[in-house]
Amino acid sequence: MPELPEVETVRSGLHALIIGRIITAETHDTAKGFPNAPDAVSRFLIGATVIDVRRRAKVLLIDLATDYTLVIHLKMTGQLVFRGEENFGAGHPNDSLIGELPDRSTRVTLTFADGAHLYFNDQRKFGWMRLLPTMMVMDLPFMQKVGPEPLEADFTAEQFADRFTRRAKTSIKAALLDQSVVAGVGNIYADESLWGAKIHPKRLVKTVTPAEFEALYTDLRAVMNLAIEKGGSTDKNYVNAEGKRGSYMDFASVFRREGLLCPRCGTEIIKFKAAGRGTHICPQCQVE
DNA sequence: CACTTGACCTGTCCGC
DNA sequence: TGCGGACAGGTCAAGT
Repeated sequence: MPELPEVETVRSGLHALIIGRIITAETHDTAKGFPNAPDAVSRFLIGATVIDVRRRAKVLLIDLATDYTLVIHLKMTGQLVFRGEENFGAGHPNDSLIGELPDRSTRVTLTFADGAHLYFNDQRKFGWMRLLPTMMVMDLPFMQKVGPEPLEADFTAEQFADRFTRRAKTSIKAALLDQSVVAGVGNIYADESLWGAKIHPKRLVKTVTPAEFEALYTDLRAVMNLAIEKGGSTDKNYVNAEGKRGSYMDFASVFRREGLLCPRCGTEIIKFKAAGRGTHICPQCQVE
């Protein structure tokens, strides 16, 4: 669901759509965690101008001119959808997944001075939104422990492999999903990159060779960059800032393709549980 | 500290 | 047809 490429797609979409807009109103249901400080909302959110939209790992950061930041985690089913004034009160004609907003999964609505809206939808209510002083964002426990961004230009294969040494006795898939090892990897891109590197997800980290780590580093970056290019993966819920689907699933090699054939060797793809997650492999290419 | 499991939620799908 | 249960998966708390 929303992993690094999906959150990055939302970030870039919002960056183009909401910078410079002024927030004039906020409504919300009883969604836990927002607003975490009602007085801060009235003083630092209402009337604030959006000055930047950033991402760290799977967390979105909407910076305001008041030196406060909206910190947002979409978790599994969160959506952030912008609607310009021209769409107010009407379904978006290009949406394939959502219609008129707000709908029954809308948790927070931000209104801008020009009549546009930003909707935070979350069917399963795992996601959250908080308003924090910008200076305090990096003090959050998650930000303190989260690992490096895998797509940064100066992030090397050697640094990548070194991050795993702490998790020597767990499976490579569990370690990949651990946000303190590397930021932003979730179930989809864990499976896709392990297939690319021909590594079985249940292999213990300590058995993975340097050459395999190098391949995993290369393939993880490749699948994530391709996914960003394709606007992310839409399995069920994910949409970008305009409410539209991503198309990476059309290019997936193994994820959600059990029963279909491995695009590399033609063997039937299988699914099982690993690291507590549905896991997809080619049993010919990826040997335990 | 490393590691695993369950909890948090709701909508969907499958078998009876 | 209705209904119970499994499943979906990001992160954190609590367990070993």
